Amino acid sequence: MEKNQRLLGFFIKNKIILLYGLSMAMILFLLKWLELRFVIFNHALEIYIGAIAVLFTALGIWLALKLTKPKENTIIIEKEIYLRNSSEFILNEVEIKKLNLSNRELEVLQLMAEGHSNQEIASRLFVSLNTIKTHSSNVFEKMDVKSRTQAIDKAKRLSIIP
Amino acid sequence: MEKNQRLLGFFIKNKIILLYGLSMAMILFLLKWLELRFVIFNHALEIYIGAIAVLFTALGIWLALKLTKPKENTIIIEKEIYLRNSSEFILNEVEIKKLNLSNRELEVLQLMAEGHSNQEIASRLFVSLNTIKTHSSNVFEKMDVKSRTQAIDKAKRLSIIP
DNA sequence: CCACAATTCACCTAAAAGTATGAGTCATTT
DNA sequence: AAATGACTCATACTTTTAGGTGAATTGTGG
Repeated sequence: MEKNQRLLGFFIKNKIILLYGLSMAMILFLLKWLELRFVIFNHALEIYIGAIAVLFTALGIWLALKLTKPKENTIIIEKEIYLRNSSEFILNEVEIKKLNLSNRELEVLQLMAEGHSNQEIASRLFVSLNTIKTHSSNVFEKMDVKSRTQAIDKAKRLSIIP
Repeated sequence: MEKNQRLLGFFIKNKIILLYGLSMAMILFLLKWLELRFVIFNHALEIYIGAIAVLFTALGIWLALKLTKPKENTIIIEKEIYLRNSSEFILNEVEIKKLNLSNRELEVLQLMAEGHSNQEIASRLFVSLNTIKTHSSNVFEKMDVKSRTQAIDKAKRLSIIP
């Protein structure tokens, strides 16, 4: 059982070599037969030789292509991706809860911190200027500050904004 | 002159084919000679055929190896590079020169970009509020903008400020 | 249903920003 | 010595923004 398997493995592994030997033997046999059959045409030997040459050249090419591992020229291109260092900031949700800031108020606070005016914030959020003023006022009250600059300062210290 | 060059080019281009033909002719000649020389040893024909086979197989292998192009595998590795905020800004001095901003004006612009009011800037630079107003007006004129927010926006886009 | 929070907006005042003009000082260049 | 540019400050005025107050609307949970 084990011996058979090993034999089978040998056949599979050396398939090409066996095929090669087999074809060689066959061609020699064919030649011999031709030689015996057409013994009269002695001058035809060159043709046989030529045929042999062509055949075995083809075989050689086929062998080479089969056996040679394709050369792999591996070109490694390192593509650099530059990323903003966003991993540095962790939003302090505890402080936000403490301050009891609503989503909208937080949003306004963030945009304020980015240096936008109330008018710009209003435009960006598609609401009126007055709405933003109300929100900012509420933010100031909840944060216990008196101006946007103080609010931004405090928010940064509390890690509410980057 | 031109003809010679063309002929030379032909030889170079078909070098392999010519070599192949030449070696084939040589081997046939060798075989013929051997046939005539050792005409007695008729049974030696198989050996010649074998030699031919081996030779042309080798030739085929050589040909195949010469002719096949090596496969190229291109592997693109995306390398992520995290940048610290401090190292990612390069001051665009060319643009500053273009805008013809003075040192003081640039200083005011930078403080404006940090979200400071004119009064704050004045206090920080130990000058009067009016001076800052003059500077900022000059900045706006030189930058061809109408407000501090536009100036900050433009300055950031031009890499004058981080 | 009512209370409550969230969101929205208007009106008003005060503060800040921005414009225009003129002018003084100082250092550098011509 | 004169011209120039950078920096400073002042006055007067207009525009914009910020901030406070009151109120309407909507959705959610007790």
